[in-house]
Amino acid sequence: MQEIRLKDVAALAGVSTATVSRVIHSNGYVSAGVRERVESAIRDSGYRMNAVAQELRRRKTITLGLVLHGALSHPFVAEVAVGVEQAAAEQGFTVLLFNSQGDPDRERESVEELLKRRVDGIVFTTAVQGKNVQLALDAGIPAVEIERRLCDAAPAVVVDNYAGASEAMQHLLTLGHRKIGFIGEPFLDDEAPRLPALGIPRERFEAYRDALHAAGIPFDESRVVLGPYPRELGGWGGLETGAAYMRRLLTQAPDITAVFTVSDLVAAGAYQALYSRGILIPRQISVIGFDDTFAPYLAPPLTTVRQPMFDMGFKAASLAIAAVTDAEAGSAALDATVGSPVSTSPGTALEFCPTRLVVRESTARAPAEP
Amino acid sequence: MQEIRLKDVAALAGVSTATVSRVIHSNGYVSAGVRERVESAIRDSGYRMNAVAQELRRRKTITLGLVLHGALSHPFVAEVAVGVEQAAAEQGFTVLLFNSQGDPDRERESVEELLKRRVDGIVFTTAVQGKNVQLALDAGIPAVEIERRLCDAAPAVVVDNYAGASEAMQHLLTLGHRKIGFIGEPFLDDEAPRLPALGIPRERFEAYRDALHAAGIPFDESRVVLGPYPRELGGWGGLETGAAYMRRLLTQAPDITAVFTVSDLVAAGAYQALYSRGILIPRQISVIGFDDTFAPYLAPPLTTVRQPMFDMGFKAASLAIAAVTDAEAGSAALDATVGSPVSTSPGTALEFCPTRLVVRESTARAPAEP
DNA sequence: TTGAAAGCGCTAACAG
DNA sequence: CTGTTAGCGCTTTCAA
Repeated sequence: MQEIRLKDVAALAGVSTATVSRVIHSNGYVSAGVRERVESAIRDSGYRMNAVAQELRRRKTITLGLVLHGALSHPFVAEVAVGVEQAAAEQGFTVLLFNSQGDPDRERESVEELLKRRVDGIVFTTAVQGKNVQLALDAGIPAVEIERRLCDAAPAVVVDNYAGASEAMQHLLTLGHRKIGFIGEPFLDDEAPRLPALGIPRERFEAYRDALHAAGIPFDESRVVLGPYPRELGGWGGLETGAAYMRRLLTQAPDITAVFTVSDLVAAGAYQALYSRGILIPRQISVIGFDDTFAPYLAPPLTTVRQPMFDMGFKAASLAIAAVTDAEAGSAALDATVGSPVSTSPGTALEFCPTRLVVRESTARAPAEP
Repeated sequence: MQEIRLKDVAALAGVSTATVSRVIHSNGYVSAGVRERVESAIRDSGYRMNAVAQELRRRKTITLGLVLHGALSHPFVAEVAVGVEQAAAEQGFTVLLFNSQGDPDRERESVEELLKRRVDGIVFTTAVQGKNVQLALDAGIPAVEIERRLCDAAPAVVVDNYAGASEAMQHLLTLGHRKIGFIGEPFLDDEAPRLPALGIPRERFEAYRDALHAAGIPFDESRVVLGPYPRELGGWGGLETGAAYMRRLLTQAPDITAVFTVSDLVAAGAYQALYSRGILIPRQISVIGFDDTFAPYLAPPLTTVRQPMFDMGFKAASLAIAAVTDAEAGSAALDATVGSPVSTSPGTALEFCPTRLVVRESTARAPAEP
């Protein structure tokens, strides 16, 4: 099982390797006759280029690294990954997948490995530690973060959580709800090693508080539940929390007519609590979520604030690819015309993707006061 | 931004590249003093091995290709992918991700690209066409299929759908249900280009039919709905189908006390139909699913037959890795002792992973006859 | 115990 | 238009 090399093809066609290379990349002059011969030699021999050799020689791999924080099984991450893969594929890039499991050490090792493999760029679908992102940057590899920014020096593709949550509240308010509950996640420090970290829950909560205030509704602490996850049975954390917190809300604020949950997952938990109590959605209580991951699969289908996960992945990968492409063009230009206008650095841009309210069947007009 | 090569480290330590290579791989004799010097030279220079060059020289990449059939956003596929990545990582392999989008052409291109990149093995999370799997095999690369086998020459990691579905039926029967509905997917041809193909729905249906028969319950066609998906609004197909088929079942067989749905996704759709009719689960009707993907997130949590998705991915990757490892050991052994006992070929094994009934809250004793 | 040297398979000047 | 040639950065005999 001997590998067929370019040289073999050349011999078979009776030309030099340079010529074969030329016809493969259709670059440089090759007479029609020779091209013909080479092409059939390629076909006859079943030649398959050795990309490893090519990468070594060209000093680029046309590969993107994708570092996930572990929960590829979470629809959000998965959908982002699909977007990354799609963008990469469209530009001829392939994707090398790593999973940090939310562990900073594994994340560092992933980056190290990616750097050894000389990938052209790295996308973090929710980085765990900013310094690992910096590690890539220091090696001269463009890195892009998704969902939250941990490293100021890298561009990030995010969503305006405050705006999205505001829209959710607006929807509830417009439907006449005044007694609105909130089920949130804990606010963790940004560089904390565990998943929910984000600081994002806080933004969503603030939108809740501010929307109430703007509507002239006094803030009532008993209508809000947020705190640490109870240690749960598998899963990503959030489901059991949602159920438990919903139950608590039902006890401490039984008069609420709507709940805003911090994520679809938490909403799913809330649904379970409501279902077992025989409380009807949306007749007795309206529920609104965030993410649009589980939302379509719940009964009734959940009204939620959609994050454009695919687009976020797509955009992030595109940014990374653009960075390498620009860098090449840049150094080329540098060779050509010294003193050309300095290009603007889009390096540290914060790209906001728009959220969108998706109204389904879990929200309805507030019941009339009894 | 010049890359630091092995040669640079060697110069810095005042030794040859061979020696540096030796200390890096701790192989061959190196005096303690020299090792010391080299190690600090490596540290001081911030040397990072160029894996591409290494791969070219060693003629192996320590990389696995993972070809998905498109729906990475489907929890089943995602979970399998996590298993693959985990197994790979544990053995020092990395994973190159491709997405065929269920398109045979893209699948072929993915395999071609993977072969060019000289991956050591390929895992198909649900191959689309057997001949694409064969393509890898022909190139001498071990390939493993997951979920269904399209290529006889490759090992596959699957589940006994008939047994799993039988267990589900047994559960329902034990709970006293006699009037049991079935919501299925269409039976498509194996080499059909579209997703649900599988032939798997058929096995699950047959288990349903046979279980009824074994229990002495006459088969009633009106309690069964299966057929082509209505063309739907995004998603993977199954949700809307589940809802529509459940409604149909409610009309044509209003006396059923339980339904077996062919997947959790279809069950989710069924839940929606039931919810909007105000029919209580499991008080009025029991529902059981298959997969254990969405099951935990539904209200009430769905009783289902779990497929060990992570394990399937893990096992498949392990098989692929074992195949390359064996091949190496094999040829080494061949060099050493000609005429050694011929190793058994596990190449075409069909690995069955066990399903498991997970009882949650969607199934209960059949209501007493009125 | 260490070094010199010959490539792995491909590309890209530079000649012709 | 085509061929020659010098490597890309690393590993690995073979000698010393």
